[in-house]
Amino acid sequence: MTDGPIWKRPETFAIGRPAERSRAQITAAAITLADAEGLDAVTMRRVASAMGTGPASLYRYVKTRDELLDLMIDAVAAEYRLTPPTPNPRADGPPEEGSRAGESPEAEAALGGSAEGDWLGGVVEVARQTRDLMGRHPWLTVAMPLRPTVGPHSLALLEHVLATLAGHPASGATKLQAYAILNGVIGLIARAEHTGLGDRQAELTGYLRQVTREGGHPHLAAALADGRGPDGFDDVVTRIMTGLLGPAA
Amino acid sequence: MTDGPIWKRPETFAIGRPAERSRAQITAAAITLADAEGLDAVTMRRVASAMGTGPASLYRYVKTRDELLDLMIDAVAAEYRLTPPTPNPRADGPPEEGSRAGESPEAEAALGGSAEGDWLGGVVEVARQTRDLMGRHPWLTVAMPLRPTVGPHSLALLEHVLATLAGHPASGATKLQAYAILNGVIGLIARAEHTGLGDRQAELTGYLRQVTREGGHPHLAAALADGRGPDGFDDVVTRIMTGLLGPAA
DNA sequence: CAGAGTTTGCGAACATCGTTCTCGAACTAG
DNA sequence: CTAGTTCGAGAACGATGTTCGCAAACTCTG
Repeated sequence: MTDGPIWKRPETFAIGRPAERSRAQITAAAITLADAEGLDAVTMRRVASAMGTGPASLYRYVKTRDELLDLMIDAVAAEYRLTPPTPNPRADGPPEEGSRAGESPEAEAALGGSAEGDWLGGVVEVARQTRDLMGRHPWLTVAMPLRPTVGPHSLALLEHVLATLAGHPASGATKLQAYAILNGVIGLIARAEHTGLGDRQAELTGYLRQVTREGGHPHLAAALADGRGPDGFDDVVTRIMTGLLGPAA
Repeated sequence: MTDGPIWKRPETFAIGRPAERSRAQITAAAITLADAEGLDAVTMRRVASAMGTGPASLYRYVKTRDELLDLMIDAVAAEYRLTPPTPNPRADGPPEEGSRAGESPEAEAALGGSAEGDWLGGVVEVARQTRDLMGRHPWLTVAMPLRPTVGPHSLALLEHVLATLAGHPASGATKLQAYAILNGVIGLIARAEHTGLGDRQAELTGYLRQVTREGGHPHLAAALADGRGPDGFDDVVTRIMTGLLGPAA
């Protein structure tokens, strides 16, 4: 029935008619389409015709359109440039797989100091790359939030982040949670940056302006009239992560 | 051409044939459908047939399906129970609309103290209600992230939150940003809670288990083997908000 | 070389979807 | 009553994701 996720499904077979295309080719075509015309343009028919075939052919490589989106997300995740995290006095190398990790460190993980391996700096660097990636592939902000990303490149990235956080005393679940939240927030910020002055943005701000003029929302009016801008990207990332992984509030 | 957002479009006309249905009825039918069978079940045809008519009739009340989703989101936003925020030594009532708001307070907004109006407590209360709302209407976690919510009930909620934050020295843009991020994070957490043991969750964790057994992801394996659970909802909300609106890091 | 077994290619078709067209019906204003 | 306007809704259009079925291409076995 269900032969599991696409990641543990063999792409080629030793016998039978050899495939004329590959997952990578289809994925690349879909990414090109999405980069140029948005995620809605990634139609089975359009991807197929971009490769010179009919829609049905794609289903030999992918079981569903959602799987194609998974492939796309993981393919662009290969663009990360991950430098090994700064080694760390204790808890540096991979912990022995069987034993409980991080038994003792308590006073570890102060704010954003320079000691304890500088996990914050490593996370901020990854966050910047994520934002840049979403700038190159705006459809990511639409495709990612509804989909758990567990492809090989995504897992390599996750492993890198966890390595960066290796010296941190928080629980594994907390770290995974913090990373998921961080990615969600970056998606929010990136999408907000991209929709600047879109066709729908203008009439929306105009409507908001009208609402505030009618009264009844004084605090909203004051917030919109405030000349001071929002916090910068690095600030937001830093505050999110120190909030989530900093000392108990 | 474009007659603006649905919120400033008259629902009824003084002349012409009177409408047999109302936006509220259609919205209610759509919400019932979404609560029972998910957002994908909210089809123009199914909503229409739930009201005993054809699909074309809905377009007298709504210009597009997305507008119907906007109506749905704002309709359930009416379920919030907003108690007026605790008054506050200074910066209590609505600021005079023309003047710059919050000129002087500097040392305000410490961590989660009891003074300065307890903005954190108010925000946590709203966050709890949002989570409960998403529990009652799981489709919200899918419908909200890709859609700016500016209906009347959503704006009332936003006004309430900004009133709660009235005494806080941060800029209006920062407060709006923090609220948007908070909602996004709540959506993430709620969706994670809902997808517990879905049809797709089992095979995904199984796949992850296999990956960790293969080696190559020692930190991920350690994180998954960590018996300690993630932070609770109130903790996450508190940490997010104190991180975003607390003193500079 | 011949057949069996297996996989791929893909035209055709199906079920749905959102949306538009169109025109008769129902109502108000003058 | 007439003119003007809005509503109802059947029919249809175009597009979508996906499935079916069969011919073609290949490996393996003998």
